[in-house]
Amino acid sequence: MTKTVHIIAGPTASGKSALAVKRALELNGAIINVDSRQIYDALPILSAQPSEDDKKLAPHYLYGTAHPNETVSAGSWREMAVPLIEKLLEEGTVPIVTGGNGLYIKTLMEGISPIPEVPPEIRLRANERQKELGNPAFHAELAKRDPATAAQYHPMHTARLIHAWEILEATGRPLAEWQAMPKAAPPADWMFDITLVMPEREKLYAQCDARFVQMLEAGAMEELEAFDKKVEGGEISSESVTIKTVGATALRALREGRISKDAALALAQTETRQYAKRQTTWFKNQVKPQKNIAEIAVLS
RNA sequence: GCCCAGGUAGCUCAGUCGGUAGAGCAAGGGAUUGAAAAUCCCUGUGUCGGCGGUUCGAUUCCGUCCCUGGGCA
Repeated sequence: MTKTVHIIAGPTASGKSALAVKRALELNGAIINVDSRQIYDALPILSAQPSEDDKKLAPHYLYGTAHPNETVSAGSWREMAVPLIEKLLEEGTVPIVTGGNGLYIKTLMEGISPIPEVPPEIRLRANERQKELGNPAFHAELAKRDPATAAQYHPMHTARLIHAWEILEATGRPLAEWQAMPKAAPPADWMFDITLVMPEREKLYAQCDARFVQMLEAGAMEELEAFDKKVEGGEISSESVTIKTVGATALRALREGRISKDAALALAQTETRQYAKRQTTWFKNQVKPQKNIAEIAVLS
């Protein structure tokens, strides 16, 4: 007997969350987050985490559950999500995986090679080395030690180069070798039912713009200021990925008086739209029919 | 009204000692096997304010008009 796992995906501000709540009520379902920022216990307003009201309507999982000093990755998210989905299926609750992280969703549906986590010290060293050398030279250095992986990446691709470097350093084996290892696939009896919420561009952008205004009204400025104080005080690590959240740069510039309120709003809205566009590109091109996908529905 | 400085890509500007022009940002397209709300790649024809003149040829020189900013009255 197959078990259906619902996925509701799409760009930011597309209306995924509302649809997920609606479906959860209809199907006796529970919502599982697939977003790399909403999973942290930080910046609930700026990261658009579900409201308390929504959380009362249906069970929500993996929202605000990770400490900002942790690093959740595609692999570690999968390790949380798979057992959770199994448990929900067993108790007869319909799992509805909802969010905008295409890579995490891919990892859930296709599995991922068993690459070890990188110790923070090594990651730090990788970052330092990259800064020291600058990209082309950093790429050249990697190419000497790990030609196969270096060949996969553009010499300017900072994030990928650092990852290849740190994996080599941490494990003594090239990243390409790890990636060639068999993927930890999802349970064979799972079938995915995918709904892509993809509003047409103009509408999506209008929603992005409107939502940032709402975030400000809801207290995003104050929220970020309190958050940044924790970073200054050392309570939250300055390496935390939550520091990089769409809109934060603009709001910090506003707080420090470097730009006007109008300029900050415009900047934050632009960042939001650009993020939404990247997500749209992913879902448009990366989500393709495969054996464990029952359906791909596209809503506008 | 007079005097300056400008009017060049959606925006901010560069440039052409006369041979029809380019950066950043924005925008569009794309990548995506573990920090992914990250990171990165590709894409630049626009009456060079209008109209005349000089010239083989003007966005570039000259005249004039319009617009914007500043100064003087």
